[in-house]
Amino acid sequence: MEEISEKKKAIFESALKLVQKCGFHGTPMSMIAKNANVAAGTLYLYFESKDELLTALFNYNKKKVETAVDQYLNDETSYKEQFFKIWLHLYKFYITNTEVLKYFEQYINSPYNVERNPLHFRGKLYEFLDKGIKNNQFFMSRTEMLRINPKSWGVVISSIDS
Amino acid sequence: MEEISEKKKAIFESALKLVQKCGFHGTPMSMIAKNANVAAGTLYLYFESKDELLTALFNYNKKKVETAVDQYLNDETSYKEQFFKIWLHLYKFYITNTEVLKYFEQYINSPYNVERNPLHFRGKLYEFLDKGIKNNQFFMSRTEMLRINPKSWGVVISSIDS
DNA sequence: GTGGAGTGAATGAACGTTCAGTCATAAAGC
DNA sequence: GCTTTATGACTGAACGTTCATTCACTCCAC
Repeated sequence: MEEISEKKKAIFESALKLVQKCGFHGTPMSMIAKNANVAAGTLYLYFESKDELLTALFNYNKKKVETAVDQYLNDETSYKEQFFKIWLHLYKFYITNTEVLKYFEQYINSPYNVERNPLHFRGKLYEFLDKGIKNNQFFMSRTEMLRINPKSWGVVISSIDS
Repeated sequence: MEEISEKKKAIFESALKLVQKCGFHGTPMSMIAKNANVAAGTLYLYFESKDELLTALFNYNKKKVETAVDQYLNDETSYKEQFFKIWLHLYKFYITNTEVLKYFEQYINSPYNVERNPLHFRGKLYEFLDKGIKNNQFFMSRTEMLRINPKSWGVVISSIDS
């Protein structure tokens, strides 16, 4: 995780809290600024535009999640064990950072999300799931469902276990 | 399903298509009007405000889904059989009406959604799932996951089957 | 001719963005 | 050490645009 200035962090925190509550359209830049104790103009020293701010906030938190999870991806333990560990930590992360998950859901279903991809459609986690699917680790007909929503994983776990 | 005027239907169709593509903020009333071949003012003969239009559109489509599914809820067949049938028809509905599902996802994660409830948290379908949970029809630890997303149901089905 | 449906230009508020100006601190000159 | 000059982060009022909403008007069925 690259280090970011305190001010930028304050802006991120302010935006996360507000957008999660009021939505993208419902949170003017002036409000983000006020809540972060900076002037409106300051936002534009750190970000090119509102769009860029909101996209940066998404990527910032996405990276946070990824680093919280990627450490459990290794070939030293069984696939099943890795799967459980990752799910557990993803679950924990989202439970303790509900505002992050809420922001993700807002962002993903908004026009800001240009890629139009679900949350974990890139990176190591994606590769891990993909490998599992190819190696028949999952017993289900429509494996693409795995990548829909971390919340669904609980169901998958029962499936694997039975 | 109560009958609605052709004009209202045209407005709904226009809004559905545009919002799904451009998002709530990205679709001005003027655009909805133009796309429906009516004047901007006409929208206000049928709806009180933009908010009301978008909420009405949500409820309109929700009712559509519900009537498409509720007919399969009856006590004449086994729980399992009902579950399969409902899932199949929900799935079919969303596959043939992708823009409806996309609109739902946008709406549910927007500040317009005052109830802050997932999609099928009310009505007969909810009661059906609730009954199944209480009667131990599902073998999983976190049954509330059932109500998250119709797409996840495929996973649940494998779970029931195994 | 009256009533009601429909129109679309006009209105005004909200908001993203800009930029001239402030101020604290650092560097340079004496 | 003290004064002057330069720097650039930061500010917030002002600007221009975008849009939801309105309303004076037209059109048409009866």
